[in-house]
Amino acid sequence: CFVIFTVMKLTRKEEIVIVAAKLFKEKGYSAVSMRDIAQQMDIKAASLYNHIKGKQEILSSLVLQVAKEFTNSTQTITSQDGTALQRLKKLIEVHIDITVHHADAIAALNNDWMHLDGQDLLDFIAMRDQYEENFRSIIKQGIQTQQIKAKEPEVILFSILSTLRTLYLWNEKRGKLEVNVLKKELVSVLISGIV
Amino acid sequence: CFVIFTVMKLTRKEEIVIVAAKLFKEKGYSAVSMRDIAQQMDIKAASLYNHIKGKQEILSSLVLQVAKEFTNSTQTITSQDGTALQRLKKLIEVHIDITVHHADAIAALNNDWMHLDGQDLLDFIAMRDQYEENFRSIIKQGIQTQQIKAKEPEVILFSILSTLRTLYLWNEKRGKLEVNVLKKELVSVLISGIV
DNA sequence: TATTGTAACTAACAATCGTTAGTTTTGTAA
DNA sequence: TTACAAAACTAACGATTGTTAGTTACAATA
Repeated sequence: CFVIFTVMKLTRKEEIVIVAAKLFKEKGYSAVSMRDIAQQMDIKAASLYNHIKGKQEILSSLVLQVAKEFTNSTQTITSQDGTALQRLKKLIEVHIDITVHHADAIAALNNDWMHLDGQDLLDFIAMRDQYEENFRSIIKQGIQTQQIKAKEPEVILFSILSTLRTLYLWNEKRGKLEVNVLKKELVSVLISGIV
Repeated sequence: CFVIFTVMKLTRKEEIVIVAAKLFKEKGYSAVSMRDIAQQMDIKAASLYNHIKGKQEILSSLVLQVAKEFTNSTQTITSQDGTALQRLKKLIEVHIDITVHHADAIAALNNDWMHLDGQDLLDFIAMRDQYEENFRSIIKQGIQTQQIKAKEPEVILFSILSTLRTLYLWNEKRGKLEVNVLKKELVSVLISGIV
């Protein structure tokens, strides 16, 4: 697996979105003002509007982009071959990958999606529902083939999803724990339990 | 175990805090105005100040009360006898109990604690750290006595805590799943895994 | 009936919010 | 050097924010 490091020239808009994401993560969308974002970029608030339409556009760029990434990944995995357990493992690993690379955006996705408006909100909810449904179908398949203990599927779904969704918070404290170790450990804990 | 139902006359302040909690859960502390809270109570915003000092007091009442409950519970369990697994089970069950009874307040505790200020913020962080430390010590004990697989303790801690902390969100959808069934299932999933 | 405490009200305050208009600076290409 | 576009600026807008001051309505008590 090769990783190619390219020094991408970010557009000014992309810079704004990145800076805003970090602030949103700390205090939430509503508590961050355009002047806060501007100050963090060493410009005045009005200057932001040369690059973006408004505060809402920052949020929707942030949230919808990573939401698409999640939905696409699960969609791919769901449509691929493999046992339920293999796919569940893959699902967890992909989730960790995305989280590690977009920790700040995921904070907004988790906590500030309700401040989206109009079509953006509808799109987000549709993607979130589809994501969950894909997850659910894999678990149900696992129960049917008896790879997974016949527990309440909703409890299993909730338990795994909660852990994955909160991973962004914990990722900072991850510290020296390498990504591949994290994957292995988390897959083990979530699937095999701790006893 | 007897439960005595008493019809408590709520003070006006308590009513305000309850109403506010519900709104905070929907949109977050910063996005809810005093006028929003007042409207939900069919009074004017200024009238709220006959009963509370300010918006901050609503938040700190809400958060600190339930934070104390959590910290006290874990403190009690930690200081009691029992194997690590027995105590871990108890910990999960207590967490579910508190969540079911204070779902709205827990939303604020999870998402809006950073908007506390001054001593309230320091108190909260101290309680949260102590809570986590109690949890951690039980897991470490379990690993030492080999009741728990010798995985990264932080991964185990994170996984269980994430699930419990997000339970408030999922509790609504719990629907017909009775509390005792939920406890049993969740203890099983978190401890024994799903395979 | 007079008094008192509770809890509502109206009106307004200064501060901050997201945003717009119009202007100036800056860097690049002709 | 001139021309142009990108990106910054100043100044201000109306709306909303949390909050305060002063007043009124009402119920229970003395």
